Amino acid sequence: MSRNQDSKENIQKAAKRLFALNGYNATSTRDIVSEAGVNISAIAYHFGGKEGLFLSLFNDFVFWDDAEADSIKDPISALQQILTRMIGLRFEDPELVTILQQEIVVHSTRTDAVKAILTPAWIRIRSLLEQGREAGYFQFHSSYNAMNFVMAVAVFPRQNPFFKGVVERNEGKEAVIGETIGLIFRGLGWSD
Amino acid sequence: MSRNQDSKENIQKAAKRLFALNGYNATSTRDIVSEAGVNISAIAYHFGGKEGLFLSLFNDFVFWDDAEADSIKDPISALQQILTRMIGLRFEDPELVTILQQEIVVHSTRTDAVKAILTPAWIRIRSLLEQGREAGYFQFHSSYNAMNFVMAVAVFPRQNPFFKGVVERNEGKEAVIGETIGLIFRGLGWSD
Amino acid sequence: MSRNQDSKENIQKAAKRLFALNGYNATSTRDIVSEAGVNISAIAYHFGGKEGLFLSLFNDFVFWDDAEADSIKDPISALQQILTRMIGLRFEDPELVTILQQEIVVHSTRTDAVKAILTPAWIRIRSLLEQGREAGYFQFHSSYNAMNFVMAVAVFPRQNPFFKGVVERNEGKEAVIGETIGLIFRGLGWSD
Amino acid sequence: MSRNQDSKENIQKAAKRLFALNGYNATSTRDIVSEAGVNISAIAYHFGGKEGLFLSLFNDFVFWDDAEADSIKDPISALQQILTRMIGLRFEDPELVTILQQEIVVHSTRTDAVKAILTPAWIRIRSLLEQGREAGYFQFHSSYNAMNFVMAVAVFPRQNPFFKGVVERNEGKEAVIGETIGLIFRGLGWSD
DNA sequence: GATGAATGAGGGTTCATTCAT
DNA sequence: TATGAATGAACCCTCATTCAT
Repeated sequence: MSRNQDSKENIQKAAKRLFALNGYNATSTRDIVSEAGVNISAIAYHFGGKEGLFLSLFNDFVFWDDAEADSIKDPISALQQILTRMIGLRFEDPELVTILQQEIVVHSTRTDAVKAILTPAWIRIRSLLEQGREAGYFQFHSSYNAMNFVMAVAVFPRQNPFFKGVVERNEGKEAVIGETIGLIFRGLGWSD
Repeated sequence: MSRNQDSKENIQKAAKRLFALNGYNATSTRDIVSEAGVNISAIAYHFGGKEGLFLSLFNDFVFWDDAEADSIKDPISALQQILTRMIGLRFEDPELVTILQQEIVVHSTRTDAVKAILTPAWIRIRSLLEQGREAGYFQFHSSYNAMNFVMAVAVFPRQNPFFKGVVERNEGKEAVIGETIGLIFRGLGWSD
Repeated sequence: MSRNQDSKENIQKAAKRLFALNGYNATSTRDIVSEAGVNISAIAYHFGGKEGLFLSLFNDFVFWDDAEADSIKDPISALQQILTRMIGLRFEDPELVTILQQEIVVHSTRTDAVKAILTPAWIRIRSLLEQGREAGYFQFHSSYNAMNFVMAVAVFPRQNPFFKGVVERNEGKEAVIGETIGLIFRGLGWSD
Repeated sequence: MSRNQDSKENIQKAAKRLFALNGYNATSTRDIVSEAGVNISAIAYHFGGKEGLFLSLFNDFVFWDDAEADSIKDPISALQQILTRMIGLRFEDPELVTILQQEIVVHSTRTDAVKAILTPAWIRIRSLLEQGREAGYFQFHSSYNAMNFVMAVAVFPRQNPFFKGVVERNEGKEAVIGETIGLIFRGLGWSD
């Protein structure tokens, strides 16, 4: 039992790292099992196949849970909360965020599954933005623009090796989240 | 007008569309030539291979030209100009922007070539941000955060089919550029 | 006896036959697997690729082992022994000898590997020739000529279909070896 | 006209060099035209194709002409003459000899053409050997062995880069021919 | 006569997956 | 449960050749 669990988790760990680094298509199942130190058939055995392994990475992952968050009625606090969660996620699970990024930017058979995970949070943000505008907290003309603006900042891949030499991170999680949310809120016209 | 020109351009057109839609790896050379209506060997003949074809898409593409832009001394105007160019590009050549996005988010053998195209603009933006802060126009603590903030908004893929049902575009190019730059500048603390 | 052993050996057997008959380049991997009755991927699986398969044909092949032969101190007997081995090889493994022939006559990426197999025996022969001359057994002026003479006779492809109609074999192994060594030794001036 | 002749000859020169070095199959028509400095279509134009180019290398080449040689009645002198021609050829046209070697050692669609060139000389040698034996000049049991012996020495590729480090040539053409024919004749039991 | 763009067959290899053990 | 040999489709690329210019 325990070795079995180890196998599964090792595979997922290797897959997450390699998918994030090289993308789904450029990562072969052999790369994964080689890094995980397990047999080639283990992927089929545990996950049914490569795509099943991919989807399993999101199994116990909840990007946003409306139910537990709906209690907060103030749109400013609610938006603050959801953005804290989204931006914070890149510090807690950066590889998973990178993988989500990849699926957003290319169309694939996995797109719908990823979309189902992300959409509730986005619907919620859009709703909060409009509530905030109606309540006079935010000023923007097009909610399309505002929505893109917020998502862009929230979703942007920070620790991407691509940016080596242009921007390097030198701050802690709380500081980054705090200032980033500040940039967004100021952009939206909110002032405390 | 030789047959050659048609072939080459048809291949590039098909490649650009398919790379943007499905990604580099998920697009086979056979998909491309099938859509372009040419023979499979034409890719090797005209571009040396699949990667050569990819790189050729950027051959006469200048993302940012420092030389012609350095004349503007005011950091606010200069930043406005470069952001206008970057955001406008998604309206003029959305597929190319999507392809750039993909290369940012996954590491590949093509990464360096793409990086060489994008980096000058980013260096320029970082410089302008710091000039703007020193001149008292912008307020931000960490230039790492500010840089990420600006790049995120400037680079975010808007017309992505992924967002169907969440945000739909309903505005013209000028309006989007105008308001987006407004959101960024307000976020940075600038007020006119 | 696993299926694997059969597959691997069938592939090697087919490869040896076809390489000897048509040459390395004119033999496609598909020809080989078709004759071996296995799947095209089996070559990559077992040998890493076509070249790996080629090299595997020499894996447990020792053309000449100095260590076990050095005991013989008499140059005449030693040369007799090594020539017996070399000429006899064409009766025991004629296809392999033909393949070696091919690699000698054309330069390729496999040349070095083949050279490493053959060179020790040649070095040994050269040394024995010179010992024999110093001891007064052999008469020749140029050791370059003598060396070529011996190698030519020892290495010449006998059962080559090319010679059908010119020379046909009608003798047993021992008779051929005996008379051929006799021709060489007489040529070198040795008389018993 | 003259440029045309140059083209043809340049192609043949390049083809001869590359065929001898890398073999027929490993030499692409593009390699040849690139080295010859002519257009890719020139091969089809002048020779009909790659194989036609190959065969053209032997067009004005006579390996052995029975007619002009039959005048010599003494089998010893006649054999001496034909061997002188054969061994001498490697000094006069070593690349062509290497190409012949290659075609002997592998079976191909060009085999028959090459065979037709070489066979007359071999038939002649076999006949001379038997005449020599009947006249009591030569001693050998099997004419198969004797034939192989002579051909091996006559045909063996000397200036082959494969042998670098084992045997290096340091003698002139006449000396090599003289001693090699001596080795052969002594081997056959002849003494002057 | 000479060019080079275009062709299509076939090359070796990689891939995720299957299945007997 | 776990293994790894075996599969066949698909990959990109190279080839000699053809043909309009």
